[in-house]
Amino acid sequence: MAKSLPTTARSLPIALIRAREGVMSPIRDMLSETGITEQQWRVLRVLSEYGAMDTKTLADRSSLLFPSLTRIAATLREKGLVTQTRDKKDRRRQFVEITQAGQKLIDDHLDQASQIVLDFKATLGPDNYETLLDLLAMLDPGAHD
Amino acid sequence: MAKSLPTTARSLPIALIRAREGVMSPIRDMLSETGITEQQWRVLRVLSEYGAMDTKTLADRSSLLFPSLTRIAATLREKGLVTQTRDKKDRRRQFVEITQAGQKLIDDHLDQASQIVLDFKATLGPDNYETLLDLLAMLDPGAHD
DNA sequence: GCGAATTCCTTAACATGTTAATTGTTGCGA
DNA sequence: TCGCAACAATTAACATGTTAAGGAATTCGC
Repeated sequence: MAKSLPTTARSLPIALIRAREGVMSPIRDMLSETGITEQQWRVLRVLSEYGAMDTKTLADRSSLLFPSLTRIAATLREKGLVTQTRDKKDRRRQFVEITQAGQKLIDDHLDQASQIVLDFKATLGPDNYETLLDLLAMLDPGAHD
Repeated sequence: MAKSLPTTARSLPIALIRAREGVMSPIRDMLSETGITEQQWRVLRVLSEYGAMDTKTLADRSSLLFPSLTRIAATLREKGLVTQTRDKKDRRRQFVEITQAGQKLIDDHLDQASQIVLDFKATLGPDNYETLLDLLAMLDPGAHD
């Protein structure tokens, strides 16, 4: 029988929000000079890692909902960081690809981003870091494989 | 020397987003029938737990930025779930208090919300659950005390 | 093949996140 | 007390999150 909620100070959703805020803060600082947002950075990272892909796959790998991705892709296209092309076999589909300018933006900030990640790993300790990722994955409904 | 970013599949920010999505999904389902959002629920929860407080403290405990809280408080006031009063000593400040209707909304869904939390605790196991909260707290810059 | 489901993507509408500028109030020092 | 720094809260502007509805293209059953 459920009796009471945990105090908000020990609430899992709130803890996730605050942890995310703590992690994203230095990353946002880094991105502020690039003129792109955290989500736009994430999309470019996925495209850089996997290469061109259709929008559905991109949305899934970027953890973005379709309506958000539609807007983000349009913004990135206007900035000249990605290109969009229709699939000729199935004209419903669209492929997104990172441009040279987009790849350069990633390359120019790779070291800085890596260092931020390393700092967090050092803060937690390597073992704790891996443990955290494993536990977070257990909460992810899309991590069945 | 930083060499490369982790793959996006093993990225801490993305893992945090996905975990949050997994946790919030059933909570949003529960809230959909109440007509209030996740953030509005969080504000009511804090007010229910601590009682009336000034906006600054409320924003801090709810993990919301001021501009968001301004809008959310206005919405909750229109719904009759909170009241706002000016501090007579310092008229810059404002106090927010939950109403009977707001408290009833919390009470009516307390069991359901508790069960959702218990389910996640069961999924992870009690020890892992506590470990996760501890690790997340280490990433929270505001958790120095 | 024809039309109803399905799929991929976009648009719309509203709430929130984020940063910066603005307003109203208080306190303080020349 | 005057002017200014500091503070609390709001507003503005833009990007994203979320849900629902819409449009275009494809697939499948009959």
